[in-house]
Amino acid sequence: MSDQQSIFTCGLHATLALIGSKWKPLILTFLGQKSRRYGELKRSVRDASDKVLIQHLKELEADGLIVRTDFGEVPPRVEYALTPFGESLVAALKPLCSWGEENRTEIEASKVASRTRRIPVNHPMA
Amino acid sequence: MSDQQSIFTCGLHATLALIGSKWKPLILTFLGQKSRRYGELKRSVRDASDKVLIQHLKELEADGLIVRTDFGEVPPRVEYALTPFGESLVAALKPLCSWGEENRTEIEASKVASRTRRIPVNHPMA
DNA sequence: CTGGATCCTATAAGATACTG
DNA sequence: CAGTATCTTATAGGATCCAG
Repeated sequence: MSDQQSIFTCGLHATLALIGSKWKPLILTFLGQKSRRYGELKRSVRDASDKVLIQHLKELEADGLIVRTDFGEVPPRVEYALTPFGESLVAALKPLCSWGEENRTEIEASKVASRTRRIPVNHPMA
Repeated sequence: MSDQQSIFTCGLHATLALIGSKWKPLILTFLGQKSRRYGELKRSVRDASDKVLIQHLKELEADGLIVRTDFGEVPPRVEYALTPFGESLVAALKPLCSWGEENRTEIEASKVASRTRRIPVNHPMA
């Protein structure tokens, strides 16, 4: 009667603590295709500022989902890649990617229709 | 050469447009277990204020993921349930729930360790 | 090229009080 | 019970400028 109570209400809740930031799911998915340099990531995730992108990358690294490799070259060259842990998460993310692909048209229609509102996306804990 | 460009960079991006709000994934998952009345939902999602909870419920309904049934009784009785569309999304959400369950301990440890920071979770578009 | 440091604000979300 | 209406605030995220 001790470890039964978690700070999370369920597994999903826990997962959201790791990927519940605006660009994290996208970053992870992109890295799932292949390791990428900072610049590539920036172009892929487009719309994320340097500050936010780096901030997310650091958190992902701190959470053991990705690894940063600094080649110590000049000019600078850094590469980000998934850890096995991160890969397992990306695998779990796949269904959502597929679901989105399959229903993209529908989703897009309703979202565009309803006056292109921004999008929030906050989440529990972290 | 026209419908090839979407407002979304990928399927995941589109999905996030629907569930990228703090409590939506949780709400959907709870409804995936069974239809629930407002009060039940409120207790399940705990920590979400009435305002936010209702707001999210309305958006989910507008997006065709859930349906609201008002029994027109006194005292009021309203029930929320998943639509088939919503069910398909919940199914795609399952892997993330499982992943979170499996790694809950790890996640919790790192999250608690790093000074229990809040959690953001915004996301692209909507 | 890869970031660090600041400044700024939009807005999601929380708190409270109230109503049919 | 199931919301609505306000008010307020936290903070995630964006923009810019700078630096090794």
